[in-house]
Amino acid sequence: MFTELENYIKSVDAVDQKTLDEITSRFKPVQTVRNEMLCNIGQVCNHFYFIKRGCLRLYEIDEKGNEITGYFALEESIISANTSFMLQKPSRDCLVSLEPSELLAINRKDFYELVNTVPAFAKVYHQFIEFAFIHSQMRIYSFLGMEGIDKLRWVMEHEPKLLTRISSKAVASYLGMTNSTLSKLRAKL
Amino acid sequence: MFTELENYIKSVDAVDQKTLDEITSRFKPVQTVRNEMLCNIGQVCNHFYFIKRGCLRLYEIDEKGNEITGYFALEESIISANTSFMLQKPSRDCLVSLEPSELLAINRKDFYELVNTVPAFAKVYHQFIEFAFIHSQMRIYSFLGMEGIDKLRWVMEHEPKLLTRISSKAVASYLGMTNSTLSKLRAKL
DNA sequence: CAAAAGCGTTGTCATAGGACAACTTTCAGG
DNA sequence: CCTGAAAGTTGTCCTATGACAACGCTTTTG
Repeated sequence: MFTELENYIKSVDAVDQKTLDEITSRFKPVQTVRNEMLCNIGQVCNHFYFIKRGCLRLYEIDEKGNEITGYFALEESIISANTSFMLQKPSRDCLVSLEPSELLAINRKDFYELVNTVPAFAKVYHQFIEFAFIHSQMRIYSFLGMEGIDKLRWVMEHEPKLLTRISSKAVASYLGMTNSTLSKLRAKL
Repeated sequence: MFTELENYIKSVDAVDQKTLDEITSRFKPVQTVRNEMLCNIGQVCNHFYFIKRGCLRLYEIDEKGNEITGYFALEESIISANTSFMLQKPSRDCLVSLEPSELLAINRKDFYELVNTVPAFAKVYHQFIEFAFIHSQMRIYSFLGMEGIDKLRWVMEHEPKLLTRISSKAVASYLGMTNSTLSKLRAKL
């Protein structure tokens, strides 16, 4: 049940089984279908998710109705509608599962209790957010200046899984271009 | 000497004077001139800075030689070449002071000692990085889809200080456009 | 104070990529 | 195994913006 989550935690910090149990006991299994909405725009996000199997996507819809992907998360990682979860404000993002997924969910109260009482879990969260920040900065650096073709090459090099696993439309919204442009660029390669 | 830093810490968490002293005693004053380099590309960044007065800029140079600004920091905030500081790898970023500035610097060893032993300081760091992440995501959402004129309006609304305080050239590199384009857009408003 | 370097503005020109539309392919769900 | 909706492809057209260059203004420095 919790093997993957336990391994994930152990990869961040050395912990004994008692601590692991204390952490995992707060998580509840959740099964999703394709395109299931875990947090909708306007809701306050109250859960953090660990992905055992499947794939989630966080995205926003701008004033023109275009979708912009914040990020994707695949198995062995954690995700939530972070801004809403952290600030406890109505979310501007949607969090959906792109595939039928097996998740482990922890609610916000339990989450912060663990952060404040279990150093290993604090470390997990701390590392998650450091990584998320570094990744965001990397995307800003990579995508603000680059032309489309170079963005595509960049993803092929740095996050190749996205191209095999995720719909072109969603990838295009991650790269900041339309799906027709992405399609033409793919043809060019 | 440490009034501004103490106020900054107190704004995050209630702390007694003893704790404040413990924190501030690790910081050393640093004076910079205009365009002084605090961390160059290729160096491992070993300091975090609190800005008492002045303004710092973190930027990268892409393969075409164009500058891309990661972010700016004004007074009453903290900054470093984060990715390098966190991962202890040679920096891809430059950290420079745009104006003559009064800073307080803490080295990496002291920084992490404080993070690990003084909960209030851990909270300061934690909040910094949450905010930095949220800000980065906001920029991705705002800048990936938008046209130039809307990016300009966005900064005018959300970070107006940048436009009065910082050179057009640097602002353009923050918005992901050339300075001539920014100049033309300004004329259009 | 003079010279030089850098910055901002404005113009012209070329092009990447968005908007839209028509068509084909895929695949989820019955 | 069908079928309809969604996703992907490709074409045309048009506009936003990059590249480059010329010029004037400001700031720095010797």
